[in-house]
Amino acid sequence: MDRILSSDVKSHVGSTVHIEGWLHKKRMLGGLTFINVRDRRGLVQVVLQDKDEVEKLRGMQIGTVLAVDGTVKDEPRAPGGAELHDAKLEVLVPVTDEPPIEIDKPIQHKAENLDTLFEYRVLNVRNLQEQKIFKLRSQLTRYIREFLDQHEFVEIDTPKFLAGATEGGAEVFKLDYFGKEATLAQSPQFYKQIMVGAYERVYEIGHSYRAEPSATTRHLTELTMLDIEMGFVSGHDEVLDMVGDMTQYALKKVYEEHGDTLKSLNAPELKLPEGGKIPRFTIAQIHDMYTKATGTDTTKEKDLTPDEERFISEHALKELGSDLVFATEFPIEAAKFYHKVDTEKGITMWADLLFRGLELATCPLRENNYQKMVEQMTKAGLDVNHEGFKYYLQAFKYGLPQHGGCGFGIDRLVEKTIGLANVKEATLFPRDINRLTP
RNA sequence: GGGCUCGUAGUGAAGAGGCCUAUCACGCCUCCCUGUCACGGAGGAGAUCGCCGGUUCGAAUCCGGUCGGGCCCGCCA
Repeated sequence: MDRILSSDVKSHVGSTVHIEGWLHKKRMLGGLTFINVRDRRGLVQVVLQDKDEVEKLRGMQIGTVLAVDGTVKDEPRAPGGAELHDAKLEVLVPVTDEPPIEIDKPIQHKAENLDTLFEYRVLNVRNLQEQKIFKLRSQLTRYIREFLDQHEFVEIDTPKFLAGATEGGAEVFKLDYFGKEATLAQSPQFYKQIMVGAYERVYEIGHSYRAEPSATTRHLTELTMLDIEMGFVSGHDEVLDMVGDMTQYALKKVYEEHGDTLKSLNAPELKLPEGGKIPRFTIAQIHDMYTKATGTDTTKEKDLTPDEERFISEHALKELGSDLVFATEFPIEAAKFYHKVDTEKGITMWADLLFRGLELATCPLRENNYQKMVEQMTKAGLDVNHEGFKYYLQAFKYGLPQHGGCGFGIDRLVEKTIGLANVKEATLFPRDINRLTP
């Protein structure tokens, strides 16, 4: 008999069906035993009355892989409105070791117990609540791809092994590459800019590696970044509008299509700005507002403090009804060599997109003039002939239009969409400063 | 890298000098139970209180060290 899935049981009332899955829960009431069998669609309740069938489950722990043949009966008292009767069990893979954690109840996500969460990740991904997180993650990235495809972006894949240090900023992992020193990419930035020279619009969803010794709720050493780059932009606004539209598209869609799931995970209600225009504040404005509101002077800072990120997000939500807000016009001192700067205004054409209090994306406009790039790199003390730079610079030498894009944290997007407290909770197998397993 | 915190059965928690021969809940084992869905009931097993040293008549509890977590800051997605 062919296997049917849990969600199809209801439509087979009266007939005998064959299901396969994991033993998820047993409830033994003496002459009557209920078991739940889990498959990729969910759970099926099976009722056992035959003592010999119940006896097959003796010593079988949660996780035992079962095949069940039974007659589907309409039953309003059963979850899903139907259940299997007169069941014949076959143990396909017996499990006799008691699992170290319980997987049929919501898994605790308290900060002090996150270590246990990840230590038993292999098992807790079988928990239905836990599974919702990573399904939502898959759906969010699908909607992002959908939007980008609609806007003629080409998905690319770029190498993660690099020759030597490149962008500067975050610390890089160094490793031995057949006797040469290599680094792990901290972002695909150079490659996506190079690819603007081919397709104008490109994106990549891939891993980036940061050797920052950061032990916070928002850092991973291996993170999933969405990197976007688009050429022939009229200016910084066009980049911000595109990133803003994409983010809103993905969020709106996930709330529309999976609102129930989000609700069951206690996700916050989604608040997007009327008319779709994400509010913008300059860094100077935010420093000013924060200093006035709190009495802590941040006006000398070149970046926002984490508390300022929370502050301006709260302001945008309360006053402007938006979960999203752009922090724009970073001071010129914060500029990196590849940023486009406005020397007259003394600003960098760089904005951060904040979502529910957290930096979600960095969205700069790039310097695209070859001579200026060489000047800015030299000024930054970089060797333009280094093999980590020379191929990158070829793209500029042979013509790149004005372009910009973003580096966008997928892990953080999932975290904040669901309302989790730590980016690691949104990551299946997180890598941080003290965790390299599972 | 700096600061602050926390380590007690498999899991989550209580105990804060003697009441501890360490308590509770879930899970596990045995038995009872025909509509459970956090099933219920009776009984049982399971912990050198992270580790090392010290103070004390007496340490899970106080002190020092050490190892392992967590949170915040810096930095960043």
